[in-house]
Amino acid sequence: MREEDANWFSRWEEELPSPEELMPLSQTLITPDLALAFDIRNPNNNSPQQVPPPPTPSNPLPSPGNPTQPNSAEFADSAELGSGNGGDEPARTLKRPRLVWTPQLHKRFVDAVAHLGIKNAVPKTIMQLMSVDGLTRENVASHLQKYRLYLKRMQGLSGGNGGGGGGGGGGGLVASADSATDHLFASSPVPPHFLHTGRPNSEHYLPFVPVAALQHHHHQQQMVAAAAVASHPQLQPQYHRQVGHFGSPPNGNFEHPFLTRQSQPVHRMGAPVHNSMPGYVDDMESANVAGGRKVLTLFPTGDD
DNA sequence: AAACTAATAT
DNA sequence: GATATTAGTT
Repeated sequence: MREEDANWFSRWEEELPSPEELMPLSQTLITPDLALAFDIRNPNNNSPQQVPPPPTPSNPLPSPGNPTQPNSAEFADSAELGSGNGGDEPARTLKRPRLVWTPQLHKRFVDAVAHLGIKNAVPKTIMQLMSVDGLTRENVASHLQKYRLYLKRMQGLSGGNGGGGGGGGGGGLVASADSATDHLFASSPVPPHFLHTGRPNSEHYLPFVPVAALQHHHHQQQMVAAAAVASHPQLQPQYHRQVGHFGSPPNGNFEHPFLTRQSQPVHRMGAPVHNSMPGYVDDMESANVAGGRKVLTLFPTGDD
């Protein structure tokens, strides 16, 4: 049975739609940067909605000596409501733009939950494991709530597949209770053990230890989680901007306002994670294919 | 006090 | 409908 656990995981990547298939939808939308470019700051009037200022647009990686960069999630300027404000306030109470859970992000989420086990899968922990910069605990909490509903619903359908029965096609064991709601969720298979009908005695899943455990590989290429993620632009959380509709970018390429968290004190299982080692960060891809085989990183990010 | 979950609001 | 925000618990 253990093998299955190992297998469902590797299967994921293969079954997942290619990024190109998934991204277009969100990627096509005006990205913060583009929007910013078009959005002319009215000298007289302050636009109430501004995209979150990129924490560090041109310098994703902080200096080695500065492992912690909690500021990435903080937004400094932007909009004043009302009027007549210098506009230099720290704006601690500013509202961030709506987070859009892209398939990539969601996958990361599911992976984290899966590895933590339902028991330990609480917002804070999930958030930490995901290591996505800009992601807040409430972001995760909200998503988790919905995800749980999804799981619950699915459990209800397990056993008597009389209802929708739609998703069945295709070769995946992705039971799907299609309802449009589940579309996002369907993009990442639900780990088997999640679907256990609430049995009062089911808790033997390994609460899989996070980063630490996976790091015990003595090879040189095990790349740090954060670093690995850092080079994945598609993973970055996106925010939805309610702007009219401009044409699609000529290129479809933009910078993202957020980067995966450089390094937050991910102290958890008492396993210090030194994931702040800039230098070979962007080299992950080559490391990953070393030997023509995939190296297991924290967990499959899928978007490769 | 901090974090979780459920409920409710945008 | 998707996320955010609030509220009630632990």
